[in-house]
Amino acid sequence: MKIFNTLTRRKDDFIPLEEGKVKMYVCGPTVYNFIHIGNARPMIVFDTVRRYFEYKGYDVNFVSNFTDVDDKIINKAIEEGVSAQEISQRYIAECKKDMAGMNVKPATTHPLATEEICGMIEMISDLIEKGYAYEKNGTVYFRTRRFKEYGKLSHKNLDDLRSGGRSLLVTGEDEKEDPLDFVLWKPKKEGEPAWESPWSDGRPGWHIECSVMSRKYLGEQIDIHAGGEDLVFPHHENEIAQSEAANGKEFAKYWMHNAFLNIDNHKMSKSLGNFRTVREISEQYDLQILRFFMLSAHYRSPLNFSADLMEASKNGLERIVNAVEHLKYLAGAAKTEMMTEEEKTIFAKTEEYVKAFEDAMDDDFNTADAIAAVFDLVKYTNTTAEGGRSREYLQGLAKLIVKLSDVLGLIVDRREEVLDADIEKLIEERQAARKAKDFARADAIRDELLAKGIALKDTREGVQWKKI
RNA sequence: GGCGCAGUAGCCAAGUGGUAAGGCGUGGGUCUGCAACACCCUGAUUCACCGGUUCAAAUCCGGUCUGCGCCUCCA
Repeated sequence: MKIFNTLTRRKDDFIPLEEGKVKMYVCGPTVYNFIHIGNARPMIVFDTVRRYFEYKGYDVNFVSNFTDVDDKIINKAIEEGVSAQEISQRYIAECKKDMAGMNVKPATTHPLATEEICGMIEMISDLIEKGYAYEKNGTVYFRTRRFKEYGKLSHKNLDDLRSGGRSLLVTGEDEKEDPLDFVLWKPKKEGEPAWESPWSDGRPGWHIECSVMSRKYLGEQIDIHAGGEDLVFPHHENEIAQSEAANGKEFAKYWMHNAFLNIDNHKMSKSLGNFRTVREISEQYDLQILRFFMLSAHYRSPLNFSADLMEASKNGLERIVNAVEHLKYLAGAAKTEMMTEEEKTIFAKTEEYVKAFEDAMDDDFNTADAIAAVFDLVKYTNTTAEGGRSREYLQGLAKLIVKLSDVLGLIVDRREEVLDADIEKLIEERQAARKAKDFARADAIRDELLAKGIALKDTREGVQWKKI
């Protein structure tokens, strides 16, 4: 299994710290509003990474935080005249709804920054003691120059940053020893939420949160740390500095970063007015389609969002769902139970598709190729499954498609639903009309059912229906 | 200015030295009373452009053009 590691800029073989286990941390959203579709990309991508590790038999400890104290949250709270906590709790709840809709599994632990303040104060104190941090007027800064490897993740060197980043120098308060030093603890301003600390009543800097929560729930060393590519610098670079300075050992072995989701080739931004929330999308599309769309490109490639592509994704996903439904329908009507020798031979060929799927996923989670393998399997089943096959054969194929799709978090096994008796009756009535060649009546019933959300398909083996 | 990414059919998208996967869409056909589903056929003599290396390049090297990202809160 190979993973592209931002640290080495190569695809590295995955070797877990502990046999059979994966410890991974994914930087979660700041909860000041509904999540947007850009937030959804890392959620979907890294949930898929997790699912694949689980498919391979690993025990995955997956930690993802919610940043619930931050300027944006405070501003929103002031705007609405409510507490910051009320804002963060509201949007954590909404975020969890969106995640469920996208079939993103809840993390093993979802820590909240505000519940980990003690640990942060502890780590900051430790950094001060070790000479990696200093306090000025109630603010604590990390002494960047002291951490020799600063820049190793983003492949920058301090001198480039100083000479190139003019704005960095401008924003550096006078009290910093070096413009690149960053805040670990800042004193509160009037009306802001605050916690007591040895330096001032205040709150932690953003970067320290992840270092502390990662250590608490996963340990000093973890396998994978992930997030959006914009977090490489400074967030992840700073996390490395804090954690490695405090713990004296390598923080994370593999650093994974997803590329951005754009709209019309532009980054989503408030000023362009092209923000789209997951909630808005869910009003128009099943979020499974959003998930399929996100996985149709490699996670390290920029992806462009558009309505056309959502339509194409909808049709593509439908193809897989149709195949499974048809298999289940045929299996229900199968006349024989066990696979024949011939069927066993045909079935054995599906191993090729499973292998193609795994090869794709083993190669830095190439979901686009993995989906292609699923489509190849679908094509294979569509051409080999027919009435007269054994139940075992048909169910075997259905299970296989469902299993591979599930690794991608795609639900293609629509739950069995029972029809109302009057609808059943209408279907029977239509069949009778068709037999009597009263097609006008048959079509009228079909339209009537369609209006009720039931679509019919006349197949050689009988009538199939589905809710739309 | 520094660091980095991308340019493959109408659209999306794999493919990093051996002769262009897959999906959507289009058009035609089979099946079907019709529709839907499915199946078959339909597509790049060619991978932004120009040079070079090689028996062999979409893939490696150099250059050009175009688009994008990070360096500042941001997934």
